Amino acid sequence: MTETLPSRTSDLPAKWIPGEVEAGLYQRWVDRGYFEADPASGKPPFCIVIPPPNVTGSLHLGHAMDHTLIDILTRRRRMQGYDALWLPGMDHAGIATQNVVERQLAVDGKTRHDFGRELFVDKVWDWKRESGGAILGQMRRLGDGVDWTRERFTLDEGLSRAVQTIFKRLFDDDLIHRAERIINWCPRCHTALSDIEVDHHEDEGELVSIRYGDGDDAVVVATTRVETMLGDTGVAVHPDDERYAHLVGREIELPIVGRMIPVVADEHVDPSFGTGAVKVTPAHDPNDFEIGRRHDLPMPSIFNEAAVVMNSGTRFDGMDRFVAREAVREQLRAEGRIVAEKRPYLHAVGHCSRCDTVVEPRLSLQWFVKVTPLARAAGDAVRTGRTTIHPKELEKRFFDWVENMHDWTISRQLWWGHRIPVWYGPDGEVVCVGPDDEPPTGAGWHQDEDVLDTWFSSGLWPISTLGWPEQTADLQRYYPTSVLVTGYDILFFWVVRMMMFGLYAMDGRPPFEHVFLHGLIRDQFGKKMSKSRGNTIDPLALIDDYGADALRFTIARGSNPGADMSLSTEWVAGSRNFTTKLWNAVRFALGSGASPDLPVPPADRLTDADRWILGRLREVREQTDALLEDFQFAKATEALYHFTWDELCDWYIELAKPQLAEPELAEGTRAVLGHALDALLRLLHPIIPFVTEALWTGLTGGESVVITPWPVDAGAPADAAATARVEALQRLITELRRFRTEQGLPDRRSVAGRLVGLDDAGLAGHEPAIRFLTRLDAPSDGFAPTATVEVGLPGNGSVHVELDLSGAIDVAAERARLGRDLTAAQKELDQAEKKLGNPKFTQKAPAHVVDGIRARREAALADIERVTARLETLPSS
RNA sequence: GGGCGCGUAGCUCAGCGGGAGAGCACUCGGCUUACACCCGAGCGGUCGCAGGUUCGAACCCUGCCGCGCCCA
Repeated sequence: MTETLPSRTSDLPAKWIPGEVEAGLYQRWVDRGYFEADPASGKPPFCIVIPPPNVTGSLHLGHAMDHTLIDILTRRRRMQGYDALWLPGMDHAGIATQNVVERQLAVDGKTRHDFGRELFVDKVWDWKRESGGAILGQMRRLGDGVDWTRERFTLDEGLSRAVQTIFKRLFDDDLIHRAERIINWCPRCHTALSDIEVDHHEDEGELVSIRYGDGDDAVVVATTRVETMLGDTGVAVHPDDERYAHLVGREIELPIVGRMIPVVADEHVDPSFGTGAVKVTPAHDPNDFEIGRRHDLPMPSIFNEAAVVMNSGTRFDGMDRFVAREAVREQLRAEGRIVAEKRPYLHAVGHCSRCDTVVEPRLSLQWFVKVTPLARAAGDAVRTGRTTIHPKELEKRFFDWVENMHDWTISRQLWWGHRIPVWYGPDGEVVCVGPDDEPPTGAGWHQDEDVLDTWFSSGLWPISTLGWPEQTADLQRYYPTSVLVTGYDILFFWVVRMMMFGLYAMDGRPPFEHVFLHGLIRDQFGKKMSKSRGNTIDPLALIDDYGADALRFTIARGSNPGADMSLSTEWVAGSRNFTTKLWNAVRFALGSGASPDLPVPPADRLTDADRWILGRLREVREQTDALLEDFQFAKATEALYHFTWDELCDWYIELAKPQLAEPELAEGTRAVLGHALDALLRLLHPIIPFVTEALWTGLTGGESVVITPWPVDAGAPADAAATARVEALQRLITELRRFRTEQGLPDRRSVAGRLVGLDDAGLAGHEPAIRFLTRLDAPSDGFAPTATVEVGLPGNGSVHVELDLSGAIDVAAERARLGRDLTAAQKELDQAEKKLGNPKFTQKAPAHVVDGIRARREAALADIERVTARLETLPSS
């Protein structure tokens, strides 16, 4: 190594310590504006909007997965010459954020009502400024290539204007209306919730069977919510149920309350379930509400907003629902009304997704979006292929969902959020006010007190962040966005709403061309991560310990379409090892004088190893392109991993070492190595941006790999002959190493040997490489071989190697080794002969398959012959 | 109850009609001037079970068992 190294190599430290470098690299990217989109650029646009994280949230592995995959897509498109925009931001998370601030107030024994609406909202903004949005800083740590100049927040002025605009339009189109219905109510948050904000899980409760009425009029009903009987206004049976035919139309007495309630016949009662009779509490159960409507039953509410019994006209008024449940049950028992009881009784119960309180169905006046026509349009967009869902298997779930979607409850009894733009007049007027309208003034006019569901604004995200309702340059250029990336568990939260609103607001143009749904991250045993299980992993801790690249690489490598992935610190450590491997490979290349600036010589002046690695590089590049276009992150990452470690490092670099020592080969080797690493670093950059940036700038002296073109013609067409010779070479070297290992030869001990038959095997020029990689010295004057190894090569050739081990070989070990080879060859032969002996196989199977089996038989026969002969020459032990 | 998906090496997962694979773990040998976050070699599987289709099944079909998710 007499050449002067290029000066730029001096910038490459001996070791890659991500924690010391990543933040600086990221800041440099941002400072230079690499991530800023430019609508005037003349390049084709590519746009992804972030599924907006919650302003109260911090980065968890689910985000890390979203962001890694999005960043891979965007960075690659940017390198491919697109005007790539990844637009960041957050949503205001109505309930969650209000909860955070209310908890702070509660420390001083205060509630939001002590401050009043305006002051309280100011306090929330204060909190947002001081503590909100931690996730934005964490995104920088991950390396997210987002355009910070376009960052948005759902409560920004522009986005709020979008909310008001669409509300007004939907209102005018009769797609938003106000109605008294049963909704999901959180008695702790004191607000309505939509269906998707309710999580159902199994709870221990009780199932109590109660006898209503007496004598011939007696009916037994069962319930898990005994206390609701205080609000019963009927009993329902199926019209065809003869057991109760005599009762229909009559009234029976409701225990405790003493009210007479009718028995009604309703088709929706399942006569085979329980006793076939159900109690009807129209104000506190969605099914009962429907029955009540059909039969015109009274609908008294017996709970206040905290789910405390009220207005029941009984002594239970003032009791919490769970206290009342037991108290009512005990009184029923005392009155001899309880027929049966199951306790504990496991059943699914709805919980508030924000605070886990048991949700109470509640009859109340709320605003709803009539989703049927909007959801149908969303379904059509996918059906007609204007939006493609990946993986395709999830389409069915999407269709099922949009076809069965219930009206969406959008009013929330909160203060933090977009206030509903509806004013009520003194004479019952209802006026919806658009963003440019003046709200009505005067005595008796007041605005609706409620705010909108956060997802009402998140649903507008793909259009509002681009400037809608204004026809901005960004909107015209980047809408529809290219891809939406999110977890399949979130499909219904954002994707459906974004689809509905985008189609509605943008004249039937859906908000994204592709929806890519990835799986969930689980722990190393495939278990879902959860705080209660204690198996969560903080992505920031992983970044601290192993670097952002290692986390990203792990995620990319595990992301198979439609499947969840497992992750543990060991997996991430493995990825860190990969970045280190890459680092060292480039260090070796630089130390050898490799450079992409050196011209790669024409094929006829390249070695087999050169041609082989250039062919493999082209194949891997093509593979990577095809896989990434198809969102197959795991396979693309795996292909690059395998190429880097198992081919480039384990073989090409090793073969390059003897080449570099040959003056006539050295320059070409430096060129090939420089060329291959340059391309490889670019291919890897979207996945592991930090280490590739450091290495690529070190290798090439270029400004930044971020803005460097994607390698489109790196490598060379595969050279089958060169590849075959390299594979034979690998086989020969591996077999010789195996012999050495099994003979117990220490790695560092050189052995003299003679290679016989290299010419016939086409490996004549490879003797230096073989000797270098197997520590085989040239035979000297006193060469006296004591052992022979014969290596069968692909293509049925073989090479003899005579070795001077300076002593007797370990015959037992050699017999064992050959015995294993013989067994394997015999098995191979048996399989092949069995097939070939079957006339149906030779007649029906395609010719190339039959030929393949014949070739395998020949190879096995040759192996057996060779190994047997060798075994016979061994002294008996 | 309805729908979807999964059961392949100790663990996590690829493979989805013609030679059972990877990473990690494990065993043995090595601090060989790119790398011990490494190198070399190796061990490890009636591909959940039972039928069927086929010349041929981990792969296609049917049933069963076990697990997970979504919706009621």
